[in-house]
Amino acid sequence: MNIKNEIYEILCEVAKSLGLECDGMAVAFSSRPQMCDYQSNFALTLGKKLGRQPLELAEQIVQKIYELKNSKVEKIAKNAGKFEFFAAMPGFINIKIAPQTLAEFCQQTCLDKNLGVEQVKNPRLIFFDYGGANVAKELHVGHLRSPIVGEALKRLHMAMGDRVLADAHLGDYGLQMGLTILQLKEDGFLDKFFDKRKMAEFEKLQKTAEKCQKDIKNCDKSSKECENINNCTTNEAKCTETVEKCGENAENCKKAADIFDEIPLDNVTLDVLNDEYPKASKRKDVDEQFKKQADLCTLYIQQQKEPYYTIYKKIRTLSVAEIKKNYELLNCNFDFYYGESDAADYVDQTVKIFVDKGLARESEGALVVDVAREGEHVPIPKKSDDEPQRYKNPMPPAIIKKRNGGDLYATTDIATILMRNKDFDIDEIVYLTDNRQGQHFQQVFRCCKLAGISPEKQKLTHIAFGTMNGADGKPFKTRSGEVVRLKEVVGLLIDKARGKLIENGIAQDDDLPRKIGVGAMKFGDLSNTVEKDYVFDIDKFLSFDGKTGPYLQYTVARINSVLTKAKNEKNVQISRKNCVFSIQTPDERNIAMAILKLNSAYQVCYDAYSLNALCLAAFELASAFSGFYNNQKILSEPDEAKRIQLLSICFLVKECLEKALWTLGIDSVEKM
RNA sequence: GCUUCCAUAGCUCAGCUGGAUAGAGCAACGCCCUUCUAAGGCGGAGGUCGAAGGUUCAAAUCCUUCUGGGAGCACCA
Repeated sequence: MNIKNEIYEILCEVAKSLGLECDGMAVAFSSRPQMCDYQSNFALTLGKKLGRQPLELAEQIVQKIYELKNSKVEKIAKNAGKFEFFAAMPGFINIKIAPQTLAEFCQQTCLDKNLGVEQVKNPRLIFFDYGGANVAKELHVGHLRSPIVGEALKRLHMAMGDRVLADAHLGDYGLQMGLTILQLKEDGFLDKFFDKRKMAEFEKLQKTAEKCQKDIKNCDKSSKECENINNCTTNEAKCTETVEKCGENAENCKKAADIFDEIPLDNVTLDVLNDEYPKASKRKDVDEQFKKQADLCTLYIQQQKEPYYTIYKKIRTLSVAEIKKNYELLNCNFDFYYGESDAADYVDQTVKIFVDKGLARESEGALVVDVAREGEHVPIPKKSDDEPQRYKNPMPPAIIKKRNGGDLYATTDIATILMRNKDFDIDEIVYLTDNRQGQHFQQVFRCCKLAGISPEKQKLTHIAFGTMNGADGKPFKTRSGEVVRLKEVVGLLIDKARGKLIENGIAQDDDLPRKIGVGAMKFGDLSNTVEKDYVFDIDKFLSFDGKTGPYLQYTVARINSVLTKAKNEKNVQISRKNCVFSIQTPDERNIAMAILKLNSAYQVCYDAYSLNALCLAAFELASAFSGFYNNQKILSEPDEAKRIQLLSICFLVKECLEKALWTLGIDSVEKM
């Protein structure tokens, strides 16, 4: 049942019968809930156009509705009885929903497998990219937003019927890796790898390997010939021999890198990485020589030169395991833990596309793509005659190849899109990073569209969220040294939740404090508008009072408690199938309206790539329920039929809240 | 300098394509646990929506200018 549409149709039919257009007409939730449930501005906008008094027009429309109620106009005859219409100053048409209509709405919502959340008409495949987590350093509070917002957006799309894929898209390919490895090398952590004897041994094997590579190419050729049945029957013995030799050679080729692979990286722990990267990062700003070496080191990794490449892979493995663990704490799951490096195989191909299409040009030794569009280079009006003419700056060109031949962030991002489009038929790719990367993504998107790497119909979206700032108003940065680790924050939240549970005498399973603590943090984050910066306030996160995640979880827990007691003490078990609704009291109305608003919040959030409307609507439903719960004795209600109606409301609220919590990526809890 | 974002209650923030008396939460004050979980409920108090113009029946919302602040501006990611 789409109440808003039904109201709209009635008003529109009436308007037509009066010879008026429906353009620009809107039906919205009332800003005066005591007065009415919905409001329409139709008479206000139209009054202007027609040069008529809005209030008078509103009254005429309302009168007409009641006239047409018993007429043949089907849409009105069918639905008008569900609502009460009245005109109000300065020309609003106000609508109140009949109690019976609300009860029917609840009934239908309860029976619907999507709980009344409207599904998208044409489901799409959405690919989420959570750029940001960096392999060289541990996750800190600044890394929280992308998984929190991303997971919730992903689930929102799922709740609305889209298919989704998510890639953690780890930062594992750039300068930070070169810096880290160089620093580790200088500090003696990698002596075993750069041992002279090992290096000599490797070089020897490398030469053999090079020969092998050639052989393998020949082998491939032979193998293909072997596949031809005719050849094989005549030359079977020879073919088998060739294939065997090929296998042997392939083994030999691998062995060169094995020399390094066998060396354990046991002295390099996460703590070491946490020290080494910031150290190197600071140093590169003051030590030019060091920066040059780091660039070279980065290039070596990208060229898969040993032992850099093997060391890099080992660091990556170590780090990915840790990142995974952290994300799992936050209920964030990915279909892929790919990184920038996974697109490495597509980089050359990508660059070639730009070169072949004549889109790339050389500039100061680097390869760049002009992404500025026509009309972006316009003169700025002079304020005085002697002022030199200035121009608005168009978007600067994107660099896809460094002077030294290395790849950049843009290169791998474009190559990644190429890779994804080969693997999947994606309707939209959504990037989640902070807004400091806005220009980068605009450049990448334009590059992809120019080169046809992203099909025209494919939507590329950058969700540029605000940075999480410290008390000083500055973003949390690894470079600044002052880092609050993600793990520490989550730890504090868990401890706080555990304390509260003990205080309340609730027996807890191991995961309960985490669910509550993380729920508080997530709700705190998602209640903010996505694109704005917000202050990371540890006390705010730790607060479980008021408009918070735990408040919603608590509401669910209270309902669970009532439903369990109903089952045990009254032998009544409410399910979707045996719900019965009656919406009479103001508290009950508030709940029904809150569910109506919650369901429309899904669409609002879907359109806006934001979650705060859903947070707010879920909170308001919980709040409406708390009011009801406080005023209404449920289990002690003597009339059994009435009791079932009350329990049905409890059940529906619980279902709706759990769905909203799930969408936000927050766990519901049985007790707390 | 250019690009872009922001400014709403003491604090943290909502406010959708202009609409009726600008809303929450926190903090502070006053009530409500012999009755289903008080991490709760109810009640007041708190505002020249950064400033000034403009558009109109109507502006926190749209336009212009100004003030204050954040971020980004080619080989970092």
